[in-house]
Amino acid sequence: MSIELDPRLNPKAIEPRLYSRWMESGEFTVHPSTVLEEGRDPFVIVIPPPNVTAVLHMGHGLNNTIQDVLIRWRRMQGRASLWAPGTDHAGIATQNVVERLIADEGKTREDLGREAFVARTWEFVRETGGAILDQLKAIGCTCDWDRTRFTLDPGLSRAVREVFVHLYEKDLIYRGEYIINWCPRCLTALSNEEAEGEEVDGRLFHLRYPLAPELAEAAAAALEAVAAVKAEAGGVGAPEEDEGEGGDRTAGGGIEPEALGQLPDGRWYLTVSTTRPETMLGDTAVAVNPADERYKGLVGGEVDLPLTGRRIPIIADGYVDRGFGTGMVKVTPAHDPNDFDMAQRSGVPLLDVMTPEAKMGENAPEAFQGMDRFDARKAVVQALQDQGLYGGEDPHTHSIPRCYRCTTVVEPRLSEQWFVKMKPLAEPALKASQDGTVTFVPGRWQKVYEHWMENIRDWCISRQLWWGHRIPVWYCQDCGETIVARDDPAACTACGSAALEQDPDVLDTWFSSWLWPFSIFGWPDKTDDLKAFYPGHVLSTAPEILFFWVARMIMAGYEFMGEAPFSTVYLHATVRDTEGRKMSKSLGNGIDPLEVVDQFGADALRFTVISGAAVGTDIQLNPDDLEASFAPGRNFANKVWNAGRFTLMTVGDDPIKPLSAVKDDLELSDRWILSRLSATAESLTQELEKFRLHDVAEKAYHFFWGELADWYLELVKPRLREDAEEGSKQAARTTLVTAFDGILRLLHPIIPFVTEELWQKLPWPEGAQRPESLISASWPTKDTALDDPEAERQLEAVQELITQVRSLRKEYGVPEGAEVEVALTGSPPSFQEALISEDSSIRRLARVGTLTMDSGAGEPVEATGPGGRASRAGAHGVLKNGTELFLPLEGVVDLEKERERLSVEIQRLSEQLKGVRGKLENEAFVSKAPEEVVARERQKQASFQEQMGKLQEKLKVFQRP
RNA sequence: GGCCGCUUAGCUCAGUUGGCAGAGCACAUCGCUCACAUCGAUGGGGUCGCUGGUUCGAGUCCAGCAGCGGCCACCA
Repeated sequence: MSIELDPRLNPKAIEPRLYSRWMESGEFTVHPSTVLEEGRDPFVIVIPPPNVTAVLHMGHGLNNTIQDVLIRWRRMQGRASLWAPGTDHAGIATQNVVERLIADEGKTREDLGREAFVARTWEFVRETGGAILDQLKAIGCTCDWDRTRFTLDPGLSRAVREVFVHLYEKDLIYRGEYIINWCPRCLTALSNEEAEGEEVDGRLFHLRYPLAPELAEAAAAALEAVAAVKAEAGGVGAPEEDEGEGGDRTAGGGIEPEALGQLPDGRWYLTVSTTRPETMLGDTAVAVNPADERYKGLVGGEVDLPLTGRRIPIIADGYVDRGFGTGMVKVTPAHDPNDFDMAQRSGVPLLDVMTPEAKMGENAPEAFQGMDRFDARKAVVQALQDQGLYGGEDPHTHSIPRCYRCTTVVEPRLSEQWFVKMKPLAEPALKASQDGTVTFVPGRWQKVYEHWMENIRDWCISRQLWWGHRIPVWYCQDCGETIVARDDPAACTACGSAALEQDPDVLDTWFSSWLWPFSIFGWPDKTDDLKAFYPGHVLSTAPEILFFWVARMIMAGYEFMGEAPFSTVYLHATVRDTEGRKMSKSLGNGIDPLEVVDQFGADALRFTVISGAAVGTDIQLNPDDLEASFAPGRNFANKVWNAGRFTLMTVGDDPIKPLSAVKDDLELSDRWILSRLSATAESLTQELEKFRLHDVAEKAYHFFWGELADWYLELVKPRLREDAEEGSKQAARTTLVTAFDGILRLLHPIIPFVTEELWQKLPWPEGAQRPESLISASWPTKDTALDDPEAERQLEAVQELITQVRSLRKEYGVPEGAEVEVALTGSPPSFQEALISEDSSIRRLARVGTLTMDSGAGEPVEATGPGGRASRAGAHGVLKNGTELFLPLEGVVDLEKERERLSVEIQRLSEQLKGVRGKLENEAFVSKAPEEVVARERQKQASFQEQMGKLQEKLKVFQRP
């Protein structure tokens, strides 16, 4: 025997070598002709392109393992399985990184200027970008690397332009001045999705605005109306209120704002509430609900806006909620989207009082100019307090939006931006979900997706950044014409002037990634790649980017390709730490997948994440204890390795016979494991089709460890020895190799390295040339010729018998080395067959000296006959198939010693029992101790009593004469 | 405020059409027998969140409640 393998799997020794071999084989590469000419069925996944500057984290580790499992599985099935890789230019994120870099040199991007900054960013991306794709290789990902794309590649940029112009010409892209989300740190507009809400315990401030003197009478009337409404509400509620409590409820501990009142100088004021007092400097109206009887008389009047010297009108607008606060609201159209809408309806002016950096700007009163918005907040409150116009504050929980890239609090800001009209695009994408053209795994995401689609809002696509796709719009400096063009225009289309300025903005990063499933295949050209690989099949990603990316890809797919880009959206688990917190760089609770590969191997990483994440649940890993987190995966890979080591060493180099040649020599255990293999192949295939990867891992694990390694290998050992009978030996060799080959293939998508390494070394049937060079060449399928339910039943009973005997031995203190006698009665004929055929295995694995059974016709056998059993000490049990077993203990176990041991145990237990009983009989304890404690004691008592019963039964066995 | 999910062993979770409560880890006892101590054998451990209903039978179906988590919307 020439086969030498380490007793432990050493991933470092095999993984890089195997990956190189796969690369050389070219099996990741898929040419469109395989589909278009050879007619192979394509299977396509496009990778969610990671940020070009990203570093691999566990989320990538999980998601890319999932994709690789699917890709490898389909490749084994013979599909033209294409996984298209690439990276995203990640506008804000990458620009931030480079800005930080040049900040270290003491420069800003303005110092460099646009052109130099972009050049610098390109340089950075070319040098260090895309490293993450190499990291994916370390975990075994089999992308078609020749197809690696970048969202700023010329081809993809052409697609972006085409799309922009196409949508503009269809009137689906427009430019307009609206309230958008603005990041004062990144200095750019953001889409709604990029402003992430965060719940905070904030404060609601009440501000008093003096009314114009001519409103004094109306104000007095309004105050009465307010009081009347309040009294009515109180009058209805009062009789039902419990005594004492009713009074404090409304204010929630805070100050109840006075809707109206009079200042010491006699002027009337009204009260409005806000979480952001600094914005009052930009108020241009106060609004009430038109149906609000209380304030009818005030509408049309004016208030003096404090601190500004401006007078602003009181308007009526249906948006105002009569029940919230005083029912009067300040209107700041330039800094609040709802206020903006009200201003549009009523025609009150817009007043932007902030700078892009969210400092108070030139439209703010001089005293506040240059102040940061949060300082201004304090200053405004202070100033109002000084003037007696501060109405107090209440605690108030609300959510504030933050920039998804830098977490700065986003400022709603009036700004001219480019938008995509989404409603028409959403229609087919919504229908696709409703009619099942696109399905979600887990299914509950369908509703989330549809809800978003149904309430879709226009998409702000312009960004005030330098890194990204320039907006393909030019403005003529002479005639003011706007030119939207696929190719850079040389002259104005209207006046012929060459004085054109391109729009300075770039497009949202997602404006290029939403085209990814077809732009990477050469669209807008009609390429073979597109014909062969569009639409794809599965899109696997994190739920966080369902709206950012997945939903928009589906919309773009319909608009530009006429069909959805994939049929299944797999939203994978979130990777969390042991406290359930999402792993993130900022929390410092992440795990570096490369470190895991280094310590435990890629197979261990892959198996751990796949088996750890059942569909719909999150995966928990401990960043402080990688051993605890990844040992299951490592141990399993090692187990596979060692079972392979055994197989290779015992089967040896000699060729094996084909299964057909040993058919007649197959024994029960052979037929059993082959039948189990066939069933496992079928079951795993079904689970994969349903994307239940966790179950695939678990079932494969169970078959391999619990059936093949624990049982078949043990059963087959003697038959593989030199001196074994030839027919049996050859049948065993063939079966072992067949079963091992099968399970290696089934496991290969999940743990590709160790399976490939072992598979390469497996002997092949004599006469047959090894037809395949890599394990990936075929996927095992159910083989009905191997199905053998009878063998499964029989061998399961054998397993049960062996387990029973082992258990009884242990329970009754039979020494490890001692052989026991086992007598069976009432076994069904088929089981007797099994017993005869596996007789030696049973003796060996359960240390049985003599195994006797009745003839099957009820004829009594020596030790088990009615007389025999009654007269001898022994243990007995029953199998599921009705067979009774009797295990005489006389002469095997020191009965006297066991009796003593049991007596001591019984003694100890009865002491404990006495203690519990004493407690429970103590009335003071029962009546005064907490209920749970008493319940626990009762439970203890029951459990002790049960144990006592068992022990006493056991003792009886030893007390037999 | 709306929608969704979760609650099963000490921990992480399975439990797919209702039919004897499972796995891995951890724990305990024994064992380094020539594939593997990253292993093997055996064992202990559960009022399936609470309440009620449907049913011969409920972890599973229905209603309500509680706790935790997520997404969306933002009544300033």
